Amino acid sequence: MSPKVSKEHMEKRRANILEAAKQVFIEMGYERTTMKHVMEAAGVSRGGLYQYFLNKEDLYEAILEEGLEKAVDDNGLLLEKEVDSYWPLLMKRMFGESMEPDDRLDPLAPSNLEFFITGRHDERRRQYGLNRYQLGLQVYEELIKAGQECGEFSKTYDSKTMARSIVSFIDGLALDHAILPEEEIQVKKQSLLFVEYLKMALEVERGNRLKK
Amino acid sequence: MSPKVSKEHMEKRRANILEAAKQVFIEMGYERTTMKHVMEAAGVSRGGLYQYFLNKEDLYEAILEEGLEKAVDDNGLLLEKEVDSYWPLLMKRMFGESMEPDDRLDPLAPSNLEFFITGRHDERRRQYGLNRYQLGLQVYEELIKAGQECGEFSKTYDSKTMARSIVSFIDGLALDHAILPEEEIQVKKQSLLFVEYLKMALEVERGNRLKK
DNA sequence: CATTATAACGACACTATTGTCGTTTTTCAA
DNA sequence: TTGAAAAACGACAATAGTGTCGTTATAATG
Repeated sequence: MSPKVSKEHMEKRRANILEAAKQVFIEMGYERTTMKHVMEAAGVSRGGLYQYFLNKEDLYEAILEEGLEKAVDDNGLLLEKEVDSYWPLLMKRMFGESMEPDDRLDPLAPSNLEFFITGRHDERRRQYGLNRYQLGLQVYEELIKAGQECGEFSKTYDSKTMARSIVSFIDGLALDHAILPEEEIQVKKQSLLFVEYLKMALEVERGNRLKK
Repeated sequence: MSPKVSKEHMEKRRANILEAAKQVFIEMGYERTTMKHVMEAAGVSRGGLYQYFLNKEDLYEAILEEGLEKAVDDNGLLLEKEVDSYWPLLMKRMFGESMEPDDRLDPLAPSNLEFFITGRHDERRRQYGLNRYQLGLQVYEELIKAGQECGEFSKTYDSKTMARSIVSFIDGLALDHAILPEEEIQVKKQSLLFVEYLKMALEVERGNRLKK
């Protein structure tokens, strides 16, 4: 009648498999990873995997689902805040808490790449990637639109074009850095250059002056 | 003693298989394509494929090899030319013969993406992609360096950073357009914005004025 | 501590795909 | 036209990977 194995134990193990499987999928790609790989990484038996997931595809989908939920939370958090200046918020979205270009990249970028790759030959996975992508885009667009509304940013370029330019830039940087890692400093250099460009396109200096 | 099948016939058939296989690999990705797919696309029997290629990997490598040779030729062609102004040449490299942003992209970009994807989990294929990438980078770097030497471009940013920024931008645009195609016009808009950015970073207007 | 539901296990059957190989067909030179 | 060399073929064995299923081990409850 009553459960003989605690719910906590099940959830913990499921999460454990999910995390291990995620690493394997990232490492090897969907097609190449076998359930044997996942099994070894998670430290369970082959049969055990099927206790928690219907099959390989179901396991993969669970990973995507989890990632999407996290992305929604992250983005929601940023948009909630009420601010008087959008430039710092934009910088924060692009470069993280430090709010200025360093050798790290927007965490959304590698994930965009990942989903683009895995989704390239599979409609369902492509759809997940698209959702995430649009989610990221939306945050930038709203930030810029808000900045333009209050007069902080120039309206020379529409918010959609600016948002896509930013995401394009970040994704391109992540892609090229993945292809040719070389020195970390290169990422920072290119980012600094891009910030100059953003300031120009949004006329941030002028905008800030106007506000004062 | 003498060959009973003409060399031309063999070469033609080999090229035929190569072209068909290339399409299949692009369409399906390396892991998913089977020799059966290739066989059907090329219109030969399974056994026939092994007359020309040792195995699937060998077939794939032959396609890469061919692509690399073509890329070397294309880039070599551009660098050979003697010019008095590097800006038009830079535009030409970025946007093709039209020399100004339209909805088309540098043909190198999709190929960069392709090799990044296929090479992501395979060292040998990754190396091919890297070679191509560096080849593209080299052309931009030499163009900008030459332009800087003759005073047409500003030396504010080093040629390497500028070259990588350009390739980053193009690849990012290609990637994002691949993820979210939407209207073609968006590509043009973002490209125009990027050209403004390039003019700023290279101080092209000023440079041109100085030359006159 | 005993009971029992169920999680964990690993052998098994099934499927898909690869590369080989003996046979047939084609092609070209004499 | 004919003969031989080699290309084209497709059945075959080998391999790899999936998901199922009956059995065993384990953990919560009374």
